Amino acid sequence: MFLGEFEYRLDEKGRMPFPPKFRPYFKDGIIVAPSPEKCLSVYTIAEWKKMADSLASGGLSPSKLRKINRALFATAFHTSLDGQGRVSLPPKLREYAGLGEDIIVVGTNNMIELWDKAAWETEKSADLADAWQIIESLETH
Amino acid sequence: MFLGEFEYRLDEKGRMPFPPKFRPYFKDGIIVAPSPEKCLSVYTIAEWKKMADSLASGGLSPSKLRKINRALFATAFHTSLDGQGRVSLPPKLREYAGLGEDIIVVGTNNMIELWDKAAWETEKSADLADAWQIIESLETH
DNA sequence: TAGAAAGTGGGAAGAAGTGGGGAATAAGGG
DNA sequence: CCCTTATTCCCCACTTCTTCCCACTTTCTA
Repeated sequence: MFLGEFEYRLDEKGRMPFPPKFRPYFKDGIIVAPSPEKCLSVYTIAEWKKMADSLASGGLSPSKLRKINRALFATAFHTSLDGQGRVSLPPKLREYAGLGEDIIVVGTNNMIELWDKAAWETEKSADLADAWQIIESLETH
Repeated sequence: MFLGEFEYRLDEKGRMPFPPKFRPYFKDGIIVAPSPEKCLSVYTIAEWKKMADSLASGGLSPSKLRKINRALFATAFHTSLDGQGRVSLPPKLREYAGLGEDIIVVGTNNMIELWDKAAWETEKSADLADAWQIIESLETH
């Protein structure tokens, strides 16, 4: 279970330190994929496979499955942490999420998200407001 | 499990580098076949056989099976990577997929696809939008 | 305060992309 | 049937880029 919020900087080679607490879970690899919210999602191998399996057995038509596979697997990237516990992010993914020099690493339960710092600040306050509203509405039942 | 998106260029002899990460899986050959989506599908020998078997035992009528076999096996192409890890694509297959100088190699889980760069850009954005919508609907169940 | 752990940066070795040349094979015409 | 021409395949070489490794500095903790 990943939680917390960490701030790091990309060096000029596109490398970023990874939170030490999270590193043991990525011993056998790390999968980085774009998220609908203009940030990057980071999965452990196990979590990724779980998601892929649930899609493959979702009863979708072959053409839809091909589309999903393309969208999901093509844009994802499989790599590993280096000896210093850093991950190097491919340019395409960095562009997609608009990552500048300052990165926020966010634990979101079963996965991790990478945000550009500025984008995260606005997203976070919006999400907090929404979240409390949703929780509020749940409690009134 | 193939994932990632790689850009290469065809040289004037019709050869294209193959992503280093994928090469070990094609030690004993590589099968290139046209895909329904105006791109080329690349299979490992093992995956190709698996697909052929699942078709043969799919409960299809003999005449339909013959048609499918003709379409699949006649148009497919069996070759291997050269000493530099490149694959050379026959003119007919290149024409079929409209491959120009810039090629995108796309990992789609159990196989690989080859796209003309321009065609891929449009296909990708369309697929991404669809995929997130479908995933969203699956998760709410 | 000292030691360990983590962030940061740079350099070097190796891998990968790119291009070209030569030999072998296949095809076509004399 | 042979010779010429074109094409393909394999090997070699060069250059660029990535990745791995090492070292330094800072911060946190005991």
